[in-house]
Amino acid sequence: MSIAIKNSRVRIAPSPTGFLHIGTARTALFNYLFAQNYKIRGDNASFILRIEDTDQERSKKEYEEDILNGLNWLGIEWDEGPTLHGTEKGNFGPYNQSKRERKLKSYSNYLTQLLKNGKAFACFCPSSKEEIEDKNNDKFHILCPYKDMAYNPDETRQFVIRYKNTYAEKLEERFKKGGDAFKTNEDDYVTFQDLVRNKISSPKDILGHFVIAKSFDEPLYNFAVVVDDYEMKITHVIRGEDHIPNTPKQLLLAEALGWAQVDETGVFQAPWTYAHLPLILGTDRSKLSKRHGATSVNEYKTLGYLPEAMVNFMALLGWNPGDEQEIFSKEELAKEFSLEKIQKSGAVFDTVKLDWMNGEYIRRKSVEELTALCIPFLEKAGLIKIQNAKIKSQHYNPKLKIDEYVNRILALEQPRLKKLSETGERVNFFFQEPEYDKELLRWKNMSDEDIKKALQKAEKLLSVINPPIDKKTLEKAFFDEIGDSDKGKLLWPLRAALSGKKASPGPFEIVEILGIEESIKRLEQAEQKFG
RNA sequence: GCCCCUAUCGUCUAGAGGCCUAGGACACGGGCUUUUCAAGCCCGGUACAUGGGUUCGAAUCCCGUUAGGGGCACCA
Repeated sequence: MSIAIKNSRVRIAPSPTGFLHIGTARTALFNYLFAQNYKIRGDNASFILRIEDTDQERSKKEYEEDILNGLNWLGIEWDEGPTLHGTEKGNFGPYNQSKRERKLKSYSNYLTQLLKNGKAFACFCPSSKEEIEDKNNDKFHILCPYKDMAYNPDETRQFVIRYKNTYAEKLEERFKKGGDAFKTNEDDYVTFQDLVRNKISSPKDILGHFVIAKSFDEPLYNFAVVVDDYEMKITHVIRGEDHIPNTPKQLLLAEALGWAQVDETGVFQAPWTYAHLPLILGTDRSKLSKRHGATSVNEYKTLGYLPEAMVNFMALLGWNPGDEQEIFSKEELAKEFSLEKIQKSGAVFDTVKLDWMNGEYIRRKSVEELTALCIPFLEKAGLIKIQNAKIKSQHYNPKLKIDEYVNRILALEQPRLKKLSETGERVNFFFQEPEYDKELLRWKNMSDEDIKKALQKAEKLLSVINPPIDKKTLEKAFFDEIGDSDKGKLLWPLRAALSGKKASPGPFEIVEILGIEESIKRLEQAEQKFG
């Protein structure tokens, strides 16, 4: 299938004022998948990472690094932007807004142009911080008395630069006559086409004379975005729907700069097309935030989620290919991706389903891969140590090398694991003597005497078993002894004595890994609990 | 308060006027397997917000209502 647009360029523009957020990662993923999909279909598409660090006070280098590392961990690769090594790639740099003004004078040049053309004005409103934070005070800005003052380069007083919204003046008139400064009844709308929601309209007047820069070299978000998207030749702006209210402002600025115009049907045409993604919601259906729990990609990594599961799960939040497949590789997602299949309403981030999906991915790993993934978590749990790339730990079975020992433990737990962080808790009894209350050994209503006898019987059976020590041999020996009676009477105390847990893999699998000697030792220790 | 967006099982969703007495997945309940916990297999319950149109026919199209969400910074 061929496509009309060539050299499609999309971008993700996070601000480094916090760790990589799940919402940002999902937006990045959709942009990435969009570009990958176009590449597959023959377009020379690019996915750009741009760092919006115009707010020098809140932006931090460590956050920028976290964003880069997080995207890298997820496997969301960008074609242009800052790199992990502190350099840049791509021909449209710099990719940090802070550097763009310094090197290119991007923003001050266009600011001057707007001022000259009378599309913007320097505003000397003596607003205090309190006044600015008071929403009602904004009518003061709509009615800014300084809007007709010419900009004077010698002016030393502080000023900000505002977009001159001629429609706002209609509001002024109404306000002067005693109306509400925010009540609009004009039918001048800015209307744009959205690839997800079709047409979106919003009145022009209520926007007022909004601020576009704090000074010539301190551009503000709405202005900086428009300039950057234009200079970077962005063709599709794919972002969260929380940006819908910003879009009219950006379109008005693009129009003032001569980059956008209204077509004969009244729709704004910019060099790029918009697609606003539904939001990711918390369980109470409000925008996902800290109070809902983990929101940064890094936290999910620490909890032991696999990047493949995260990508698969995030992709299905607000998008779906229309069939009944649930598990998708990154490549399959890229192949199937299309903006038309994006949902319009928000999607709750349901960690229960994420856990299931993560388990699916864990089960698909080879034992070697799983071991490699789990080692850091075993180390963190204090069960093993890594020295010179070799595993060191307490190890109970002299017949197995340590690597084999660990591999077999993880192979045993593989179907049970949902998160890698659970590994330590699940397998600790393979690395240290279990601690438990003697009541754990009781199956149904067995007496102390019954339990002791069961433990002794198990011990006896183990001590006379002939190699090979494997599940099959053990099963035969025990089942021959048990016959038709209740298996739990012998097997529950055995399993509990070996694992010290009320839930664990079966006793034969444990013996197989733990070895006969250690198993017998644990049975003896269990017997001692009964004197 | 004002502007904007949205509306199918608890959750993610399929559904582009008849194939829908609404399909799948997670979760939940039950069963098989089973010494426990998983995994696996089988079965089950639960949804088109509401009122009006349009149409021979509406989950699907239009309007209102209601509900939810987002946004209203010299943050992004």
